[in-house]
Amino acid sequence: MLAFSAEHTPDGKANGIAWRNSDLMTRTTLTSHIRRSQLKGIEAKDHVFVEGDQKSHVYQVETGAVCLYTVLPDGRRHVIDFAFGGDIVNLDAGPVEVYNAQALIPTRVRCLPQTALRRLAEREPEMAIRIYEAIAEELSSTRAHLVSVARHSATERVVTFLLSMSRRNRIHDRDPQTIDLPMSRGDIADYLGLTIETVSRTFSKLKSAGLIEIDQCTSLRLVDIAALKAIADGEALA
Amino acid sequence: MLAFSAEHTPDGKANGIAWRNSDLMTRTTLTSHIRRSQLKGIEAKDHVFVEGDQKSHVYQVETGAVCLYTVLPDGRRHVIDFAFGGDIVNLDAGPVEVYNAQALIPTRVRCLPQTALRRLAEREPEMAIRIYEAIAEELSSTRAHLVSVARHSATERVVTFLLSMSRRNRIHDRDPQTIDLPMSRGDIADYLGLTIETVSRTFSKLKSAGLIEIDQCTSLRLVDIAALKAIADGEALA
DNA sequence: CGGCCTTTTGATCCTCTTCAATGGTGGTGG
DNA sequence: CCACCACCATTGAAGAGGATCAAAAGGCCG
Repeated sequence: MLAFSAEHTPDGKANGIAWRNSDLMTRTTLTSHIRRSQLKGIEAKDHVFVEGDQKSHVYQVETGAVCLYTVLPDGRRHVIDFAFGGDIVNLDAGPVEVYNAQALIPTRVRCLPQTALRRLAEREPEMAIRIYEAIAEELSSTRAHLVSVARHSATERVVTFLLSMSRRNRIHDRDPQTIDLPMSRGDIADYLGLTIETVSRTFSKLKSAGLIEIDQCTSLRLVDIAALKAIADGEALA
Repeated sequence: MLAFSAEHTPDGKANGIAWRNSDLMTRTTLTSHIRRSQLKGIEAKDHVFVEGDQKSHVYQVETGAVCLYTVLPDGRRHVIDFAFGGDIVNLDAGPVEVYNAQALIPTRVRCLPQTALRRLAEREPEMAIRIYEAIAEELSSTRAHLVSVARHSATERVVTFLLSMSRRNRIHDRDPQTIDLPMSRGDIADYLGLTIETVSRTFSKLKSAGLIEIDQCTSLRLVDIAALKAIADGEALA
């Protein structure tokens, strides 16, 4: 995925230890630099950038939610990732944007010019390594998602998605059982490689199985996380 | 994917230009450093490393072919990528191996100790940026593969795979029409998220459509690359 | 209250999987 | 040197899961 939490890995374990036997306490972070850069507000449905744009900034989502997607030659859409508060977007190499970034809800992002990031990386090797670690973490979660899409059933994919949202909550000290879904069913479908109907049906199935509760379609509760984890690992309800 | 060509992007275009306005001619390369490191021979079916190993080296395949894969909790296998001559393997962050690397045929790899790479990155910011670019390139091709698996039919996936092998040939100045397949049908299936039978059937279908020729199952010829490209883009034979 | 959009639900179809059998190839040992 | 065996690839038939087509229900805003 293109978004990740700079300070945490998805499972909360330390990452990139091979690089990190230097001073942990005074460790330079990407986030600490980005926090000082310019804040920008984006309306819901507006784009932060679109495919083909000259690449100018690296962004960190402050509040809100962003959907990263590409449109295939035949018109089908694929959602690469969702980015929420704390996630850094657009660390990829290359001179032009290769995907679109659209705010799902009113969103504020920090904008760090790429030239500034480049200077940082050249001056401080530590910083270059941070960037490397960040993108390595992205690669790792993209791979995990690929496995899920390539090998898991519709139910497993949806559950895996819900659990990843839950884990994100835990990392940010929010309730892991209450899941906020600022994206549409279509966005989720395009993220998981399914159709809207299948996503909706799967939610309904999980609901009638008593594993989740749905009040509005933009918010739900995970009732039995242990059971959901079992499903994600392919143990039932395949 | 975890493997990539350090000096070329998949489509042969320059990559990471945003970082690269410094001296192109005297540009340090990862490969130039790795070339000086120790050479190691691996028998067919032997592992270069396995999941859980303490991470020790970064490898560059000299000759041969390597299959990178993980085994899911339920026993299913997923092939992350294949690595061939020139490809660098194991640039990921983290202290332990998170996947397996198995030689498909007799293979020789260069082994650069991670500690050496770390020192390089700390001494030369240029080098850290090279590593960053390399892994960014990996992320990019993993994303492309994800799109293929999530949104493409079996035929489209197989054709996309064949075309990526063809492109690799072109980059290394070999015949783009003659495809060598050192991996088994099962490996291809686990790479594309399909079954052995579907991969085999798809090959047969492409063959009887006159688009490819198969002499042995380890080698085939792309007869009509233009038509195959059309299929990969979802224009026919879906 | 009415219209539009998103979500949900239903019925049918199709692709890929699964199960099963045959065919081919390479390696080994008689 | 050839026969046998094991493994891999191919082909066939049946079945399942998700897509597609179609329609109804729920929100949201005017």
